[in-house]
Amino acid sequence: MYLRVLETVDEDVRGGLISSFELGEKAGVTPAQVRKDLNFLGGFGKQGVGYQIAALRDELRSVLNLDKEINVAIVGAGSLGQALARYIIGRRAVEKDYHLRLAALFDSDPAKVGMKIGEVPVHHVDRIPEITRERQVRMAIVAVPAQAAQRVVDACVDAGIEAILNFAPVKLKVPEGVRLHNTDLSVELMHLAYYL
Amino acid sequence: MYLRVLETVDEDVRGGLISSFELGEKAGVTPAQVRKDLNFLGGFGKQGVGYQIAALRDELRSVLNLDKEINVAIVGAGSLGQALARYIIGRRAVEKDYHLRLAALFDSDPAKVGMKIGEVPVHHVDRIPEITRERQVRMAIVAVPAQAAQRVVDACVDAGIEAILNFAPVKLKVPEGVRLHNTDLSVELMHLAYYL
DNA sequence: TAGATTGTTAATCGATTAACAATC
DNA sequence: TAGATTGTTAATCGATTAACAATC
Repeated sequence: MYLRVLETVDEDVRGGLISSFELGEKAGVTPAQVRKDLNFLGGFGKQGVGYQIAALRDELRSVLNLDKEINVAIVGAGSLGQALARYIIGRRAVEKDYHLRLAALFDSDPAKVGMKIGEVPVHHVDRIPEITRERQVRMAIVAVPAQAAQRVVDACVDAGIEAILNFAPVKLKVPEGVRLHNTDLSVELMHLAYYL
Repeated sequence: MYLRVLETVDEDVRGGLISSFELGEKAGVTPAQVRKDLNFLGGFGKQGVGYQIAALRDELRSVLNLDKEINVAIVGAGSLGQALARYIIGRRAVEKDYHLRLAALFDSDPAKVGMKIGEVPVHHVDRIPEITRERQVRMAIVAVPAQAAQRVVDACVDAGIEAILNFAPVKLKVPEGVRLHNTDLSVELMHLAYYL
């Protein structure tokens, strides 16, 4: 969120500086939180002065690895998988330094194998090991039905993938050392309905 | 998460009962947490016995309002909006008691207005007030570009919508009494890249 | 009655906030 | 030097966990 603020803020107007107060207000957190967070990430900021916008922005980009190009695969070429694919491809077309590169798509449905989203072909899931290795894919996005998700994730892990973003509505098991994040659309929708 | 466990667990095998230990294990939380949560929601559960699966399931469904049918609109018929539309329509086709009903889609692009996703037509965003009122839409999903999001949300709020799920990467303002949830895909992707 | 498991209180832990000394 | 704002410690707050009495 800090990075997003730093990217949208007008540098010139404030001599290239921003205080924890202003940054906090724009990011929706307290100034104390801002200082604690930024100090934890490294000693940017100068007492009595504030934080240099440009320098801090670059620091955060680097901390978040946004300055490295990362090859990502999407498993599941249903409507969600396709939407995610278009998102990444589209974003990369607009921002030339967007850090994600969609290297491959996978699906188990023979009708989908051979299709292309943009320039990126859909392969059969059986080829996950082969193609992710070949294309040096480090990150996978899982957008398959719940009952297929664990199998897919196991294949990804075996193929050496280090980070997984899971959209399937199941708790998945991954070995130590592999990062797993979950975003569960159906839970979000339920959560919202709770307040009606 | 508890509800999801209760929906997938085999009732017959355990005499229709489940303990906080088992429920916690399957949901990925401690037994103490389970008991605290379920007790907060209402005094289900019997000492020395456990929780009745079927009864607890129905209770949770009712607490989460999953037993009420809710009309939802999606604003933004780009690839994400379409994917979400297909998700809701598809889920409703499979589970006849799925609680969400996609009542309308909106977009500002004249090329998209008039399109249909399944049976559901895409209207121009200017018609949000008119159509959401007419179709008794209580919930909106926002899947438009960041710069359009606040305007769209304002229109939804004015039209009396009570809950909004926002996919645009911006902090939005809504008046007291309107529920706003955010799921930010680009933040998820950044977060994951952080660990590489 | 004995065993099990909840409901609930007390203890622990971690995260957030407030405060202030350090220093630019 | 005076004013500003950070870095950092101490105080507060809330959430999680452990423990146990209540009770089925």
